[in-house]
Amino acid sequence: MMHAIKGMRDLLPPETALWRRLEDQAREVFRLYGFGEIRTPVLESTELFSRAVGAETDIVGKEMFTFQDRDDSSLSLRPEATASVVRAYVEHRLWERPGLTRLYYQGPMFRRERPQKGRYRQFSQIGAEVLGSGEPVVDYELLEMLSLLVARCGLRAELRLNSIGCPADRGRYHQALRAALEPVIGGMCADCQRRMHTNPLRILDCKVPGDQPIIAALPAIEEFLDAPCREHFAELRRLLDAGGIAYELAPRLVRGLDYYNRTAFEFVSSALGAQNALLGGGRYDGLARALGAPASPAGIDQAIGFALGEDRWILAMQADAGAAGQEPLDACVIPVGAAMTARALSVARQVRAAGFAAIVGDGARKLGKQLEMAAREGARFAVLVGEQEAAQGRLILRDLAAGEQREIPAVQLAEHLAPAREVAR
RNA sequence: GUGGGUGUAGCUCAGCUGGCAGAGCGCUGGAUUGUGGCUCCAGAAGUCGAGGGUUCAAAUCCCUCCACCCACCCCA
Repeated sequence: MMHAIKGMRDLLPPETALWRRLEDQAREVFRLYGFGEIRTPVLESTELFSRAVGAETDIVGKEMFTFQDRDDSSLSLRPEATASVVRAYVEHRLWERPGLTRLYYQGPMFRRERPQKGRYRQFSQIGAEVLGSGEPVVDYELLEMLSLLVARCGLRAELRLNSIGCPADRGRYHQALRAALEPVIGGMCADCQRRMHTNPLRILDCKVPGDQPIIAALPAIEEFLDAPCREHFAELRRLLDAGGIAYELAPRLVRGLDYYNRTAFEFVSSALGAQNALLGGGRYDGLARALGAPASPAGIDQAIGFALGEDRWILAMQADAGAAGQEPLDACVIPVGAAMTARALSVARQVRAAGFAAIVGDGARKLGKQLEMAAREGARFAVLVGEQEAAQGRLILRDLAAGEQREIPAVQLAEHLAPAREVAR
């Protein structure tokens, strides 16, 4: 049998209704905060990602779907979208448009990892970026917007927040970490011994119980922030407190992409498995410059953004909100006898023209079977199109939940269906 | 890339001290003509993940492979 390839899957009803609910909510929340939509290609030059995300990162180093095009150029399916958004920002000189650049996107991303719960090779992200300002208030509004989205989707999620400083701060922090680890690294797990050389920050993320006492004693990055970074973080925290946005300081929170600096955050959910990050993001000042933006005017390459994993978000919605996603069906139009089929189809057109969702039964089947089907499909009303009533231009409208029915003039059908809408909302 | 778990009907799974392939749900039909949800009856549907081995006999024991899931890693 043909099968979807590893790590890629079909999304089916009723779950797809949940996806649409998330995407509708996200679009609405983004609209409230003045964001516009950007759609970028799924395929980009491999170089874009090695320059933006970092050639040494796992994502670029071993997780991209990369291939040689016929002209020998190297192309990759995008593993994330920030790089593309910033490329577009630079390519179209979006900073020359009035105001800050506020963009959101939605679409599939690709990483060739081993699949597990909440992690697939093709997955969907929704993200947003604010480019053109480094002010803490921008960071604040982004986080406020995200907590609104979390609330609107009925999720229980916790905001974890950190500042990872600027590159110079991290350089000093790296040195201090290495110095502190030198005497004790021999007693740590094999992964940490490897990370010591590849990416010492990741040691902070280690989950091996035996390593925890050592990790707890390591210096925190906070001590190494320079004055501007320190002040930026302090101001953001003041704004969060004033805005009533709850968060937990996460001094060990690091981000896996090279471009992040200063503000780093994620929303985690306990409803997920090991992959518990619903969304992650942070500030990435300087990335636009690295991708070719000019040096002036000042601030054009300052930016912050986030990406949320839709696949994980849906898992959390199913767990937290118990959401099943079933779309309400207003009416099932039932031809009583095959001879009534054409008339039933016409009635269904009339119902749909009035904005109600309707399906049509199979007139070849017995009335009882058709009613059974209508009930199972979750229809609010059954509309019986029978020969006797049809002759007088009338229909039978049956309320399936109440088990009551009455005969009505066919022309009044739409107004009698109105209660169906109230139930749906 | 590494480790563990699981593969039996459309779905969820039982059967695994070798002996005729099962249940629940779902699906189709019926319980007399144009009235559903409950109930009852009947039916369709499986090369038991694939290949090999042991045996009179393998879903069951052994080997190899494959797929999926979970975890590590990494990240959204």
